Amino acid sequence: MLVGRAEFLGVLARLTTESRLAFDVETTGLRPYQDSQLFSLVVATQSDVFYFNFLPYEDLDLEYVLPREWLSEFQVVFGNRDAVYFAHNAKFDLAMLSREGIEVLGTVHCTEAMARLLGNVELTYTLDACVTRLALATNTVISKDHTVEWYINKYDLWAWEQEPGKAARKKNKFFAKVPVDIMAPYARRDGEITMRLGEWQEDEFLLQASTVPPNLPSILALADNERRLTKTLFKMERVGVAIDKAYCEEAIKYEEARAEKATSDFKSLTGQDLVDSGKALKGVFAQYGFEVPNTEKGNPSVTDEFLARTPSPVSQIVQTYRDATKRVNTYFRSFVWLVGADGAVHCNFRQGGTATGRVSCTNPNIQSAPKEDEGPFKVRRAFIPRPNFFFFAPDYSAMEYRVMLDYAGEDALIERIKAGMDVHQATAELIGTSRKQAKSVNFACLYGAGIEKLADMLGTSLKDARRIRGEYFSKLPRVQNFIKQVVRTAELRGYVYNRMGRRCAFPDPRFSYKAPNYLIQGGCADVVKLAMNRIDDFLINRKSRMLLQIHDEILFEVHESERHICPELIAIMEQAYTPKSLPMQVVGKESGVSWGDVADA
DNA sequence: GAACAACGCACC
DNA sequence: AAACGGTGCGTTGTTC
Repeated sequence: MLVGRAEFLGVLARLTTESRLAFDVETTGLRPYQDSQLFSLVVATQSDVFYFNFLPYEDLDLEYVLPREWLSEFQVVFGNRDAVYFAHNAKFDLAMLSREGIEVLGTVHCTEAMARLLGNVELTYTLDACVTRLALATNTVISKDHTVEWYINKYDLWAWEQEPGKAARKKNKFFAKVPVDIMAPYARRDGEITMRLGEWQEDEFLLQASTVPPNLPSILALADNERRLTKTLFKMERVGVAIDKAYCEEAIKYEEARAEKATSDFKSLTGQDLVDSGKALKGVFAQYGFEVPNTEKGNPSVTDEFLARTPSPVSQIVQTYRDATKRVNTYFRSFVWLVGADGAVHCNFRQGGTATGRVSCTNPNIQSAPKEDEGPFKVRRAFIPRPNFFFFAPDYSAMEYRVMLDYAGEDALIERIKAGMDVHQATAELIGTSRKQAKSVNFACLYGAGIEKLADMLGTSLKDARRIRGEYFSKLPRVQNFIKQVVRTAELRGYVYNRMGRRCAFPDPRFSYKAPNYLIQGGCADVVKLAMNRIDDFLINRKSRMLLQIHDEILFEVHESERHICPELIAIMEQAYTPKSLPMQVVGKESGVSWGDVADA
């Protein structure tokens, strides 16, 4: 059941001979860059599962409490460059191992990320859900063990965690308090099913590859890229981005004061407490003679759009309150809360986070950090380069529009853009509208908007929207054709492939209108992922490093002595895309002060 | 009291 | 059958 001290080295020697291993760590918490610590490790082979315990349980024979110093011995197990290592949400395990000085040198196969690549239509990609689907698909009996969750609930081995200044609490589960005779079989099962899941996924990729039409890129290259990306993202997360804590504290004070002033202004004006909900605000606006519209589900809806056009004395107050509380709760206070002992935040870039192939970001979600915000405390100024480094932030110009035109092969427009013209300006001149209107129609195409939404975006009547869209499609017939063909293929076949070979499934024909967007958004995501892997290679033995990815932008910390690599980074990003005729254009910005200060170099 | 739904809003 | 794609996160209100 548990690996004892006597057999420890023998088991490790056995593990080093394996070409495929699954692993999983059990930890005191879920914050690898703050206080969480590994207390056990499961390693599974095709035939065996080994549980290594480092926690001194009261009634456990010391033979089965391995000394923590022995953790370093695991480097030989994870040091095989030819082996494949399966783990579910692997970046978490990599981070916990890294804390102990263990580096996985072989191929990391994150079964969560790879599950997303194999199929994008599931609601959840937890280990539990993935294994349940495996059982169904292969008609075998295999499932996750839920005993530990059950035990934690039964014996209340958890506590609420209240983040200062916030309304909501979070549950902290104490896995280290679960008895070892409950923990070990549970963890062993996780190791076993991760192994089965990983091997099954490898088979599934081969199967999918055999069904790909010969003129399209194989899914296998994309799968390799995703596997590689797990390590690229992990290294990026581990570096983290430094936070100016004192600045955040100042910002919190400032925004709290703004929110408080809004609250008291509201009270003195209306005589009521400010409760920011549609239900509560409906009555207040009624007092001033304004009717609040309803949402689709029939509930009162007080949006910023409503507040901006409603000349009541409380409109501005609610806007200020919302802006201030959002900035302080979602951003500044989160940054301070999540900052590690190294003074940096280490985001979690979820590799299997989206249906299209993009990565998403949590804890904190820097991909939603305000960009054009006003006032004395800009959010992105909280992110600062470390001493002797400066920020370099290259981004792809109008990436999705360019890819859409390249996909469609809209040559007349492509020639103008190649000559240096702005994408939306070129569109505007072609269809005879303002740049702003052209941009809206481009947007609408990209997202599959209907005519009503387009009219909304353009601020015109349905009739005018129809006319403008008609003009757009008559001047850009290949874009229209591209959209039609992709939707049609998705409807008839149930799936489409993007240019990198990613398969996007649309089992419900009602949603086939999304297919062109998936190809473009997901295709762009795959380009950026490829670029990131190439950059990760390029940066080996250099001091500069990647810090963040914001879909079409990458934030680097470049060492002062390596300023010359900036053009090379841009070149790698541009060349990650193989155009039919319109190449990508990457523009670099930089700052030695903060992310909020990056500007054209 | 806890879980969940709904809403609003930050980004690409 | 329905027509704005993809996220994460905060609060409020409802439900069990």
